[in-house]
Amino acid sequence: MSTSLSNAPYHHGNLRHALLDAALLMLQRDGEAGLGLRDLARAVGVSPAAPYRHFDSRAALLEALAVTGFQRFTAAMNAVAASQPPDLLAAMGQAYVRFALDNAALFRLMFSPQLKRDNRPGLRMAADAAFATLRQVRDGDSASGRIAALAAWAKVHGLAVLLLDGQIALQPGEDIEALIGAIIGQH
Amino acid sequence: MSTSLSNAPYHHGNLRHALLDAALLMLQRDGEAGLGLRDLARAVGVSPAAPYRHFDSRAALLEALAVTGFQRFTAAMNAVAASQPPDLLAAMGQAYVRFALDNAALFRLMFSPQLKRDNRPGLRMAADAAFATLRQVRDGDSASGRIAALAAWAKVHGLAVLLLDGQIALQPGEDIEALIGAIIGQH
DNA sequence: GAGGGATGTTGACACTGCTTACTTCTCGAT
DNA sequence: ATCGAGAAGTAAGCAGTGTCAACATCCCTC
Repeated sequence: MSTSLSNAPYHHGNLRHALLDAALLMLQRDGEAGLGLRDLARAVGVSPAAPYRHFDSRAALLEALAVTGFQRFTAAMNAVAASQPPDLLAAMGQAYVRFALDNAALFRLMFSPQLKRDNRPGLRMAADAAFATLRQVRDGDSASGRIAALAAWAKVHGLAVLLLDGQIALQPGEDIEALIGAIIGQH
Repeated sequence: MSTSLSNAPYHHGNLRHALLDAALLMLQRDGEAGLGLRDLARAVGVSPAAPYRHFDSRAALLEALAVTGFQRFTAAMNAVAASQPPDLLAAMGQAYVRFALDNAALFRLMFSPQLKRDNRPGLRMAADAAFATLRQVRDGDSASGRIAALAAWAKVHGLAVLLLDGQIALQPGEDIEALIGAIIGQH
């Protein structure tokens, strides 16, 4: 009966993973500011200091969370590129905005100025990797092409942010997907 | 000699204004997370609880700060509109991005998801007022015109955010003003 | 000049991230 | 099989925070 009396083993098994999962849920519910390590530990069922075995600090945990976000983002973008759609730039734009809307809290965390402040190399690397595909499409051709691609990127990113902030109001009966498509299609 | 021994009077005079000024400085230096009420009170030279006579909470102070930001933003946009430039949309876009770059920390605070979370009516009103001019230019004409204007807004806002985050790297010898102009001019 | 309301102070509470010293468990070398 | 190194988790506590209630002080009006 050494391991029993409570059915939770002494060692959690995969605490790091469990922490990140719970942190994502908590992030979606309460935002970045509401993500406390104590609450997190409580949610997973371990002591307040246990997370420090896996993350040096709260910032490190947030960074790890953002890194997983960038990895998912990279996967989504690569999937689009691999499917070789007729209009690559438009399709990637659609996927870009959709990712932002589907993973609102995570997307905001990925671009959080807080994390950028203490610039952790891991985040920077993940972000660079995520944008590698975009940059490839972007910088491929002439100088005027670079400007056009930068403009397209800015438009897509701005659209995502404004939609996320509820700054763009839908007209009655308007479909958001159609709106996104129309704006991205607009040259 | 009742008020002396320390040359600081009991009443500060205009504490609310002084707090907002100091908060702006602190915001620019340390970011939103580094803006503590205690530090702020210390910087102005009052007790830790004194700010509560003027702001119900830390969030209320941040809101007030963001509101002043929207007011300055409104003034900047109106100034552009009043000058009746040849290409109104392009000129407002330039002013939009320039404001963001000149007031980086404040701009970020204005669009901070933290503040939007507990949606304070004052912020919402200030933001609506700020975008009134934009919406006027935007929604003026036909439906297709609305799409075009939304696309322009998204592009300008995205450009501002990406530049603020250092996501758009300048090529060697490239002038940032020229780049902004080129991207905004791109249709 | 004596209230009275606004303004600022003091002290304390609950909470946070974080650290240190300690216990408990796992696992590979012997 | 055992036993010791080190990983995993615990408990206690530090400094710092936002916030509040009670008290002190000033200014302004009647």
